[in-house]
Amino acid sequence: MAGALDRSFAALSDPTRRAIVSRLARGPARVTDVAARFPISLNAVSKHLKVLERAGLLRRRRAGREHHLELRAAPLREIARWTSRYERFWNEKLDALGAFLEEEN
Amino acid sequence: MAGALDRSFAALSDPTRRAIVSRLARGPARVTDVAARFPISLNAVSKHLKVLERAGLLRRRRAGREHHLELRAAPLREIARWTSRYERFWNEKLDALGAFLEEEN
DNA sequence: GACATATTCAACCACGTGGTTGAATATTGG
DNA sequence: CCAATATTCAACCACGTGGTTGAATATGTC
Repeated sequence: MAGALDRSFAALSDPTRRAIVSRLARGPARVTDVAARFPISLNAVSKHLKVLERAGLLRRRRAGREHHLELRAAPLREIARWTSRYERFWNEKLDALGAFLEEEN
Repeated sequence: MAGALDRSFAALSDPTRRAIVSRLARGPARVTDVAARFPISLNAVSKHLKVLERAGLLRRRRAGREHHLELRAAPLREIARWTSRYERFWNEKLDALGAFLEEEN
């Protein structure tokens, strides 16, 4: 249960991979389509896709020689859920003292 | 603007660091206090704290020989905001079969 | 069969990380 | 002053990453 979060957070820590997620949110694409947007090699993009795939953030459907990629958002939901546990801490209402006093979990 | 998200996501990709965040949500602590919960060396914890600090996830107040650490949740808010851009993908848009199968795991 | 296209595999490099151990630096307290 | 405590710094190791280039593997097209 920890490993999945590990991989999701790590996958999203790279701006290229977040841009790939953003691209796939607009609809499925092939590897080459995704790669066209970035100034790095196709191979580098292929590696990024593998990282995203291992984190469960995209699914790959092979159709002949093309790989069709689509976003899988479930890991994002888990990240949102983990993060939301600390929502009350970012309502700006806490500096050190407030946080200490309001604590209860 | 990208770098901050990079560092936040990367910092949270390690289970020990997420546990440290969880610990600090209960109130400020010293380095030794934090380290006591983990089976790794104090030095390893010190490194984790440095990563969290660089990501802006904690603030350090030196009080004599002790460093008092407190959670800073603002980066979590930015992660939540980024992630929420894809909320619709984990509610409706997922293809029926795959979504159903992956929902409950 | 021959050629072009789509994608991965393999090897390499530089760098950061997550861990260790051992030493250094501050600060506190007798 | 001396000893203990709190923390970091330094060097090392193994490993993954983010990039490259070059070759291999499939598949589509003529």
